[in-house]
Amino acid sequence: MSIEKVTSVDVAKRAGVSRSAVSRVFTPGASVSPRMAAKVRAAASELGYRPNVLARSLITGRSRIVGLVVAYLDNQFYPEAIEKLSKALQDQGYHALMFMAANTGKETDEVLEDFLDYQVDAIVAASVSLSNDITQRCEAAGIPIILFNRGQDDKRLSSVTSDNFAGGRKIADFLLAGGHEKIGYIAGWEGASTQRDREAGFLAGLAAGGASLAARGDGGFDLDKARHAARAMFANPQRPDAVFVANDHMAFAVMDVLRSELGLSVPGDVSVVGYDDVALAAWPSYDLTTVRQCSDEMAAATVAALVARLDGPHELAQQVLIPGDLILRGSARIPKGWTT
Amino acid sequence: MSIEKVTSVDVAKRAGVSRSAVSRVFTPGASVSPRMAAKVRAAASELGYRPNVLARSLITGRSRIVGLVVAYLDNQFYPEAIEKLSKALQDQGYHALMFMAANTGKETDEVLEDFLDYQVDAIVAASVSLSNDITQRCEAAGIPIILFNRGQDDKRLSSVTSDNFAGGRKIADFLLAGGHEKIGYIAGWEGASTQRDREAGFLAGLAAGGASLAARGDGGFDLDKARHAARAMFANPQRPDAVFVANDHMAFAVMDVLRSELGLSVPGDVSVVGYDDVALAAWPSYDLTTVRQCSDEMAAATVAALVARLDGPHELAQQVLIPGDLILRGSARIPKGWTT
DNA sequence: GCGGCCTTTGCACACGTGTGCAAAAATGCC
DNA sequence: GGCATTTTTGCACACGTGTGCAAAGGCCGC
Repeated sequence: MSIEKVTSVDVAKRAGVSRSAVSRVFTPGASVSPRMAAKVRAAASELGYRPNVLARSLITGRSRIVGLVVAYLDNQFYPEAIEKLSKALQDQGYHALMFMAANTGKETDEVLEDFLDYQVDAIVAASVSLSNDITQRCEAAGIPIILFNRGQDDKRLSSVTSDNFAGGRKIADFLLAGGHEKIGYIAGWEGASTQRDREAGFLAGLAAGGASLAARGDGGFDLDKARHAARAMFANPQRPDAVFVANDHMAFAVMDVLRSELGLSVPGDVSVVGYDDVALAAWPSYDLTTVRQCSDEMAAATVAALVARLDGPHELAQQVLIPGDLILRGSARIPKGWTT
Repeated sequence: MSIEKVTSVDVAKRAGVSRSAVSRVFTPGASVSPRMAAKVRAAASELGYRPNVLARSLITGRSRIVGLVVAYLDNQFYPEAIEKLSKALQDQGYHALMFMAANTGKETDEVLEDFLDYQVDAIVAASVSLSNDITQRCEAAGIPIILFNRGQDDKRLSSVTSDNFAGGRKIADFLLAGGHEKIGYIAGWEGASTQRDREAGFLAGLAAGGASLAARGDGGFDLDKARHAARAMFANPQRPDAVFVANDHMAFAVMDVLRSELGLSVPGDVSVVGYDDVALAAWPSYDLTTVRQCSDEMAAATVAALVARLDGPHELAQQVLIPGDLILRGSARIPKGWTT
């Protein structure tokens, strides 16, 4: 049980040089002669030395730790997203300190303060809204915040989202072209920009086609609420013949209600369209028509924005929109001659 | 853009005391008079002071950071698990530094070394196998490793799994009681203890009932391989009338192949049983009979084992088995009069 | 060989904190 | 009040590292 920490002092002794030399060898871009570097690296690997990142961060002021706040992990989109995000961060030499936002005892704000204690270089908030208080504290501490899959009115915050307005609009165009006459919408959580933008785009598209919404339910990005909304919307005989559900996660639940509880056929009786294109949407049991939200590109853009802010602190906050295609599958009637 | 770091020195000055006093106030169990504590806390909150965890860890030797390695994030069980794990860690004052193991450019070992650089107090490896080399390095550095949902022969490693042998056995008993005559098995990745134990228990149960395996396919915990295995197993007329798939994730893919591609009815033609009881298993589209792997209890046990190792370093490594019930649903014929 | 220049090296300080030790203060007892 | 005992406080060192500064070393041309 002998715990042996090998430090730069040990390496320096072994190599017969000063400790600063060791430090410089492990600092990219520092001035070291090739001979010295070789000597030090040899000694280091013999001893199994690796620099202590925490001690380094104390003096450089950069921890290379990024706080990652995430919620809705039951929605398949987010596991996918954090996987991409954490890989992209690793490629840039950062590591992700995780925090689950939803349903926890502690308040979100409180744990974000924990992040500050860990001296994170930046915070990525995936689909979670931040209080103005914490936003300002981060601003003051020089810690950039990047919103992932969520926008915010405050233009000082960077954000990366898909083009939700355009996506909603595409769906409206598609459903109208399919000849649907009574079109419903099951909304996500009203506090989310994704919900608002998707609905706004959808309504704009309907209006442009001379139509309007026949029914609206509130699903709150929650499975149970989505099921209730679906029952309320489709139980009566004048039910819609198409419905756009604000994300795939809820759309699956809605399809289950339609088919298993109400005995309706999809898309025979009702066309269903979702948003996200999670893996499950492509499986034959659901085969869901949906707008793709490309998690790769979103993750890449997020990390790029983050690195830009960190490398050039005077970089402005930016709002990035990633376009997404409508993916045609079997859950919604396809208009004749429809091309992407 | 004025970045203002407030340190214990500032608080000390403001409160008119020494810096050590400030430190003691924020160190639970230290000797401080109530009057001093009040004074310091007042000054601290006026200035918005919070201790720098990284600096603290430098001197205490504990970072309160736990490395969390995870793979198979497309299998719904793991998002669930890391959610529970990270919450349980937070409740104990730890935070999780994440690393995705699968499909990354860097080798797993290499990134585990990154973890060591961050001075993690412990490592939780969820369904990922570690090289002996890295295991020994961690052992030498006094960093306990806890395997989550994976066992290992090396009894110096702690592990938390469900009782996979018992679970496999339960499934065999259940299928035999249901009167199935040709029973197949689609295996997970052969390198995983979960795969081996589930199959061993399953085979033991069949043998105890005087039966044996009619067919075996290799799914490798991978969707595509599972689909191939299902096609191979069920394409010919003497197909099995029941199949145990080594986890839910693959079982869904198998059901899709059976129903959508081969036009078979579940459970009319084939009974399907999975393992894990992820959320999707309860949805009506799959309604999958399965053995529950209680992620709450597993996470709690993992964190408990971790804390035990850290608080009492001479604590032995322990192998924890969490029991799991068979959850009866519609994907498999239920024997008459069957009770849990 | 010598002076000028550029590169390399070591010294010493800094980062923000915890903690053993001894001095100081407070408390208890007669 | 005086002394013994306990509690509280401050000093100073330690943790492991990066980096400015000045000294030392190497190179080149005359």
